[in-house]
Amino acid sequence: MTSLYGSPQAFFLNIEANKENIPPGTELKKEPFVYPTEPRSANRPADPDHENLMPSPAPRPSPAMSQLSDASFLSQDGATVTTSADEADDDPEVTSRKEKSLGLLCQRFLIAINEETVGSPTREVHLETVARKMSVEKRRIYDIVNVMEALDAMHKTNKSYYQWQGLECLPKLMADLQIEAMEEGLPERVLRVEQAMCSFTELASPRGLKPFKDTVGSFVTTSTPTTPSTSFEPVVKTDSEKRSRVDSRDRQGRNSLAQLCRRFLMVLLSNPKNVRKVSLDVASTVLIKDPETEGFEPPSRSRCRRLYDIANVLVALGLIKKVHYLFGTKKIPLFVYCGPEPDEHAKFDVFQSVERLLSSPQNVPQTPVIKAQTDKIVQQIAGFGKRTLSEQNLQKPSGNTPKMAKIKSEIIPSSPLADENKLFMFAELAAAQKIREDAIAQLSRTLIQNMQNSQSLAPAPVLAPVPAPEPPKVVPPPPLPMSPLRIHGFPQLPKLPVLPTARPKFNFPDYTPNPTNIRPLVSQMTFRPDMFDDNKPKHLMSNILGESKKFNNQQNVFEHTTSSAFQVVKKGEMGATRPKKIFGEIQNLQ
DNA sequence: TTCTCCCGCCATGTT
DNA sequence: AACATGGCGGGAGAA
Repeated sequence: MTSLYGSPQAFFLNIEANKENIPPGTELKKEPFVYPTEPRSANRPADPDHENLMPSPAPRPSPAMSQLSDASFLSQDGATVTTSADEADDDPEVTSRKEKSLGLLCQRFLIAINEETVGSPTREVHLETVARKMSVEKRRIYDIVNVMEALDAMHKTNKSYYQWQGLECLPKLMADLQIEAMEEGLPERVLRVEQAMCSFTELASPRGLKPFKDTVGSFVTTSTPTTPSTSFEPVVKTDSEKRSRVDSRDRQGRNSLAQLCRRFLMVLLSNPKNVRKVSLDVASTVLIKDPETEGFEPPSRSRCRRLYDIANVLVALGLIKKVHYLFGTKKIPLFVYCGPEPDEHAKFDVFQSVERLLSSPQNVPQTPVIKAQTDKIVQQIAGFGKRTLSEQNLQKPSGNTPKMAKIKSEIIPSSPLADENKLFMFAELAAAQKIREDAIAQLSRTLIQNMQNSQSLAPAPVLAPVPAPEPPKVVPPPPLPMSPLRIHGFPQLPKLPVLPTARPKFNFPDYTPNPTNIRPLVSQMTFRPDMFDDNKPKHLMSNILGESKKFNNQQNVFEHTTSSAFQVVKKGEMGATRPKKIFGEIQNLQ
């Protein structure tokens, strides 16, 4: 083949899409990718504008016509797989945006990468080849590559060349990120943001405007101490890197997609198993804003766009799940971690994860085209997954590699959503978490300190799998009410018993929410200052809805009351009847 | 109307 | 200078 572009297959290239990034004469260091002889769907007439694979013409008159939401891609053996048969009855005029989604692209990216690296000892891939193979512009690939880099799945080796390392070691990365989160005091920060989130009348005070006077937010923010240990800057090797000049395009900083992705996972991993959930508001505030200087109000949605990109890729990999938390009439987006359990030695099979994701009835795509695509993806990765797994075992027969049976049992994460329909309350969870995590964080600091001090004496690996120790005989703490907001002038409430679990490493005890003690998060409520009187007992956050409690200073007990210091703000008129919905219900509304 | 997020411009880094 | 990378936000589709 003298010239790929001069070949009869050149029509396969989306010239418009690649004209900027794939100039004629691009030198391929690897074997040039040979396109299949007939990529076009057999029963689809040639379209001179969208020559390849376009299942349905894009309705948008995009001049660049860069995105080919092709429903056809290459199978494992290089043969073209089209979905045209499945979509023959689909209206070709209708192209859903979801058909071009980053998530779907990500899954196809996995397939393309797998095909590219199979049999390649270096596992090196050429981005342009992959982009062409997927018939998407290279720019779109970068978004996925960035996330993959953040997951240590690939790294750059040369211009346009990346080495695919796979996601087998994802559990270890998660363990590392969890440690990093602990060291950074991220759980504390998440907690503080969650607390503050409860303080703004989001609905009553539109974004960009000042919050209402009677929100508790100001109390919380002004009373929140700033400690060096919780400074917002990531601890990740910023020292060694030159402080980039005053540049809004903070390429290596916290706004980069890769950094944001890792930190997003860190936020999720800041929670104990089974409660690794975070709302979009909380995540974006923790990740995008500096709570120490920018306050706790969620950033504008425009600043959250990267988070959407990351989430879409992570969802596509089956690492997180997006659900909605229903509060009144408002749906709060909630990201739930459902990736592999952090573990230094476990292995992860991303194909199985994706396959499992796509096989789930609740994830059945909405349009026939998407369904056809995902069916093909499932079909393909079913083979890849098995092959990949067996290849992993063949290629990495090290002593550390767990046996096959063990891998299989570990790679399928158990769904943390078994009780996703139960009521729960962020704030109360956070309060419970905080107590646990304070203890754990303290413990981890001590452990790390000890390990650093006696590194030479202790050859044992840092996070060797620890057999679940007999839990110490500790009376479990009672259901925890939310910590009261810290309001200037109010004395601290007596501390609730701290969970003194000396659990090694970061094996969080499972937390099973008790529906009877749990209330939903309220991100839209007003504070009733009149209820906060020095002479009156203080209220708890659990007063927000339903059962009310307040703490009686004199008797050091919680008392039931009917008055609440907080009032839910409804959209529209205050006092209007809200449709009967269950507060705090988690819905998979997508 | 608000939420999502595709899309491509263009700044900056690299060759 | 040309190309590679990726931050960023406009604006359109979806809810």
